[in-house]
Amino acid sequence: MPRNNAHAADARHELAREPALVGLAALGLNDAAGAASLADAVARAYPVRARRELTSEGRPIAEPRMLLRGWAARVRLLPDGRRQFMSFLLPGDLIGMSAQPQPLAAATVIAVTDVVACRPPSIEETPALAGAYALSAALDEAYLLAQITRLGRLNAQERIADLLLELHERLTRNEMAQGNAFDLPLTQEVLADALGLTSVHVNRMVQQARRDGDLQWKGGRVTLADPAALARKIGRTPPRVSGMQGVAVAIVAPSA
Amino acid sequence: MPRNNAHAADARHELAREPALVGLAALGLNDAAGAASLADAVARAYPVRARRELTSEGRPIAEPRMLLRGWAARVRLLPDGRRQFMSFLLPGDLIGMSAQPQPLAAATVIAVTDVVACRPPSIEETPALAGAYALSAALDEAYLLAQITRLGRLNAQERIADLLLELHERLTRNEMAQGNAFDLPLTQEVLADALGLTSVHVNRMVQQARRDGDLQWKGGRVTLADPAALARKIGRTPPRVSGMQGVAVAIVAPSA
DNA sequence: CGCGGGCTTGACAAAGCTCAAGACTTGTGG
DNA sequence: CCACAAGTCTTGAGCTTTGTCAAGCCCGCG
Repeated sequence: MPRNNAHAADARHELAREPALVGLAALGLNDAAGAASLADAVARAYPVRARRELTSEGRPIAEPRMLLRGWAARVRLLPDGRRQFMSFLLPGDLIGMSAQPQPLAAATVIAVTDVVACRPPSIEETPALAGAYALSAALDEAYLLAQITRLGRLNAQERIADLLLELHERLTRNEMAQGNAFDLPLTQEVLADALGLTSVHVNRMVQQARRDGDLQWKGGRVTLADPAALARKIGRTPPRVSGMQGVAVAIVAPSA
Repeated sequence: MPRNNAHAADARHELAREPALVGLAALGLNDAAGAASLADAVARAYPVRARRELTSEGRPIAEPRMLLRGWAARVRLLPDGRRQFMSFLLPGDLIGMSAQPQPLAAATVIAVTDVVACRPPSIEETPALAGAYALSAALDEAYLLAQITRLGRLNAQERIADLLLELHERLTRNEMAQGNAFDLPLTQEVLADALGLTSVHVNRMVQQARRDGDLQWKGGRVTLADPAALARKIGRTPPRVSGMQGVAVAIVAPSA
């Protein structure tokens, strides 16, 4: 956990270790000043327990946050109890960064696992981060569009594969994946509520994917047999969001 | 069509007539300077034919746009021909406004009807607009989240009602609705591709909604029998996006 | 008047849901 | 170290919603 008092001199060092900062670096952050103030923000991190809400739908957003460890999710609850996850938030993701003066949360943000978050440097304080923030916002939106396509036009098997590929891609960017494997701290029930399915059907389709040799999933750990082949099989193309050269967004892991 | 050369003196006048500007005004724009430069932008409007692409997915965004007349949509095509509409764009909506230096379009934007668009004043030129732009972006995102919930957790009937209510709400904000009625320039096929359904099923469900007395739909014109009651029936709550007092976002029309 | 796009309808098939029960894990307290 | 409880995962049977295919109709436009 980042609790040590970080100085500018440590900044690069921190950058290299903290998954959140690895992720931001992959978005094109390579500025020492930005790194220093990020390291500073990281030093002021605080924990949040699983199942706690970070923001609640319709209420004012207290302050922006950056997720450092653990998984969170944006979720909406319908009056009759149905639940829809809009997106998952991984280390490095920004929460509630809005240009508006008094933004209201458009969805509840809940900690899926125990989580560590911090208050990110504001753009005013650290203009060097503006680019990374803009890119992060654009990527966020691209993933929302991907979620819409998933729910609207993919069948159950495709939805599962597509989401797992997306998560693998994002975790790889943060160096939180180990080759084709990664930790997936979600129940099938949560996955179902993200994919617009029932947990029973998710279960059946996951088993079929296992039988087809597309993946292994046991004890919270997923291994994709061949991400590139799976992506081809379901016609997935990862989101591209910036035309700037040298910005490594949406890296596809080489097939095994 | 806005072709007359607008001066600052005309600004308020223009504001009162152009649906796009009415919509922006409802987002809290009440600054004379902003209005003048908007009127200026409007004076440089240009038409785009139905079915033409305004931006194409994955390509660089040429320039930001503001829609003034007609309908457009953000759409994604899958390799096998499946199609998903992410959102509909109405007069006053901004297209491709990104803080990024070289943004790529995350989805194709296509003109659904003949359309008139213009280049909106940049924030740098006209800081008075920053607030309205931020609010507009927030509202955009809220509608994306609504679309996700619709596709993930509503059944066919609820999806149709929910989308029609959303459109009615947005058109009302632009004063483009006449009470509970509004023009809907969409085929059932397009609606189906927005709702993640087939056109056959949309057709059946629309007919059922007619039988239930929830709506009329004939010749491109929809009348909702009682929007408030329909919203209650499907448990819909319109998005709220700002805590600023006096910002009239997401007005619900009074029930008939 | 005929053409074409969009709407409507029917019969049937498939995907996904519901309900219900049992098996397996994991963490906890004794 | 064991036994239990709670939460997850798995499986089956039957059902509902939505999709597919195919044909006919309607209406506006050239």
